Amino acid sequence: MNVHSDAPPAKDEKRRQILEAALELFSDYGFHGASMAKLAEKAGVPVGTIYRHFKGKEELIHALYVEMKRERLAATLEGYDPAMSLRARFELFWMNTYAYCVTHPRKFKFTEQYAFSPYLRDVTKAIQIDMSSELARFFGDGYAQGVFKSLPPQILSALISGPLNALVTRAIADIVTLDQTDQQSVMDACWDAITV
Amino acid sequence: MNVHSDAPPAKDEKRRQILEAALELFSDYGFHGASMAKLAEKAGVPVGTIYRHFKGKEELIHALYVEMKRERLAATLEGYDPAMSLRARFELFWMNTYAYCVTHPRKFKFTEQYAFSPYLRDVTKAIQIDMSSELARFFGDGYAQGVFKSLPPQILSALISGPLNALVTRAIADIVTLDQTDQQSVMDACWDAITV
Amino acid sequence: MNVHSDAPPAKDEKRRQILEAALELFSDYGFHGASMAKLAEKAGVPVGTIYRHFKGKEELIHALYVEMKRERLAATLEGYDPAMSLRARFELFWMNTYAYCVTHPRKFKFTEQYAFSPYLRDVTKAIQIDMSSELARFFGDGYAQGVFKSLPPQILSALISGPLNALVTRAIADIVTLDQTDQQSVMDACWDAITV
Amino acid sequence: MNVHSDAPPAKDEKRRQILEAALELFSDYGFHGASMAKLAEKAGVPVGTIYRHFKGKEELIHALYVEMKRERLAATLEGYDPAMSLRARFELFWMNTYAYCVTHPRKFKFTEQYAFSPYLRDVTKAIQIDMSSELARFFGDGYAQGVFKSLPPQILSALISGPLNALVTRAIADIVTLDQTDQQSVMDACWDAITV
DNA sequence: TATGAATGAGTGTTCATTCAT
DNA sequence: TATGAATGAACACTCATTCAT
Repeated sequence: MNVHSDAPPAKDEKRRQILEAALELFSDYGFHGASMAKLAEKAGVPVGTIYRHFKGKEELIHALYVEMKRERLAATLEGYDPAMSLRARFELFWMNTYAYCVTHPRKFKFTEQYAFSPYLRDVTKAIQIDMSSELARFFGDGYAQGVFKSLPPQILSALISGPLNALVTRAIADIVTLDQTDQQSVMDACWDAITV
Repeated sequence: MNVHSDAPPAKDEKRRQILEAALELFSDYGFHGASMAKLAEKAGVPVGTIYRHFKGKEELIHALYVEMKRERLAATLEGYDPAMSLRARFELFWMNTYAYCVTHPRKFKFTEQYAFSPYLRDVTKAIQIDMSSELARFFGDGYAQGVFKSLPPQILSALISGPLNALVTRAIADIVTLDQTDQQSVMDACWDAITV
Repeated sequence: MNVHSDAPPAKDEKRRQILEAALELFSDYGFHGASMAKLAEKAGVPVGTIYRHFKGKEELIHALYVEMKRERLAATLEGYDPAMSLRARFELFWMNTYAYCVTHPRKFKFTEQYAFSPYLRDVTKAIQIDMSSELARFFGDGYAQGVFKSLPPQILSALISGPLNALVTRAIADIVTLDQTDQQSVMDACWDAITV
Repeated sequence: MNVHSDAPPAKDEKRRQILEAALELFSDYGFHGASMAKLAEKAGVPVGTIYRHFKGKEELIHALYVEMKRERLAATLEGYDPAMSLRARFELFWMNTYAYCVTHPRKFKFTEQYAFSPYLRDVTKAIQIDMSSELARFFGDGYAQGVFKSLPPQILSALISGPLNALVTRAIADIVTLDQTDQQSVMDACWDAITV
């Protein structure tokens, strides 16, 4: 236990400031549009400090991506209970994710930008490799109960996240607006897509 | 006088070379990773020549995007006949598009990169604004026949293109491979998603 | 006599258009700020045509300068009569020149810009080498009548043109405004400067 | 620890090197003729370093101009004593300035080039707006003593600096050479011009 | 003769990263 | 450990001039 705990650990605090500034600048101006100098200024730290926390720009972007993925998963699982029915879990995941993305457009935009950026080699391969145990369980139960189509989980996953991401993108860009009923309908449509 | 047309007009030929080199470099290295100098070298023209055909890098990217959209639409409509049934048209569009994207991964990647790039302002708004008359007719017929869910076409469209793009991305990245049967299944799933 | 004189000689007409456009662009944007392409566009002729009239940009600038000098001299001598008194000639030259410069600020600015530009080597040497016979006569008479200080004509000339140019520059830039009385006073002051 | 001050502070030293190289290149080749690359080479610093000291080329030129103005004023006031007679002050100012300009032709040329350059907008307005307190006092005394013509100081100033600049220009270009006697004569002529 | 597309060296400026302090 | 000035390769773009038509 830290006796002087009223002084927050400077190290992690700086790292946080840097990541926050990075999210803002990268989502608004892109990876190239945000220079390390601007980043340092926005974060309120000297440039050199960034390099003490991250090996370079690329690693910083990766680290931010990992954090975003983690946070998004946590949001997706908010209120999760293993005892919930398959359908209830589906609705929870879907609604949680949609709400999270629309509420945090910068986090969503950063992640999408990352996924499609040729900034880093072989990034796309990282898209689907990790699947949380809760989601794995969800798909496993669906197959076991004979509810899901017999397609590999990556494909079922694409049938859900595909429309969801597409619609969030359009919602953020103000091309379409989905009210509560629309969200429900789209969610139902996705359910139709993955079930027999 | 040149009776034979085997000497193509130099103007369009140069433009073609530039666009081809641009597609290759942009899809492989991104908008920032591909410099005008590298582009010129790849296209086999001096830098200055690019600026005779395009006002600048941004306009070049836009022009290439417009061409890609046009070509992809043409591919989507290959074999189209207005007399086809709703379901037949759906299958034609779906299969044509999937095949085109998987066959031309660079064209697909460029288009996706463009859509999510902060390189240009308000690009995302342009994603869905144009819809060909054939597609508009497709959705119109679907509503009229009471086959489609009563959701706006932008949403139905997202329910189709969302999974399709997601799966093409994964297929190109070798995360999943869809054989003919899988493609058929996913297409069916999309149909399930949009129909009542 | 040209029977077809109703069609103006195209050659000289184009040359005129080019020089007019050049005066406008050079005085507004400087020698470097005015590209040959913009010049051609402004003059309404193809770029290549400029090179048929002038060997290059440098020669064009020189030619324009020579023309400006010629025109300014003509303006200076407007109403000149060899029979006029020394003082009358002085006043005519002074007032004519001042009025011409203030009325044609672009012509004045171009000439000054030319004089001080390092664009061309050894240009300054050309400033004073030519003196019209009327001016030479003016100085000659002044010395002969014992009215002028015994200083070389280049120095007397500088005592007149120096203040004149300085004040025109300030007048054009709206730093000072010289009404008729002020002009008279400055002219008198210059007379005081050169006379014994 | 460096006890000796023979290691000058690197920061100001670099700035000095850059300004010195800038004076040389700008006065010899003009603002456009002197590229940042050549400037860096001449100054013995990498290009990027220039941008750490000056925001850009334009600011560098401005900074150099300000320094030249300051230095020239200091030279003009060399040996100044408020108790000196009006005439003595006039002669001090005139001779100091002439000597300074002829001794430092590059500084003179740079300043003239700056004044007439279309490189920067509204520069000419800055020519005369600042007048040192010593010069203001000089004109004030002249009016008070009834020695100067009743013309605004900007006009009297032009009657002095006009010929002076014109003659320095010609002297530098070797068109005229003013020996000590000539300088005295021209100075007297200027005095005649501004006094009643 | 008249044209304007083609040329490529050269421009001012930026930026991720390093390293002396 | 912490800093931020220094670095110089790389960038998008311009332009006077040429020359094939």
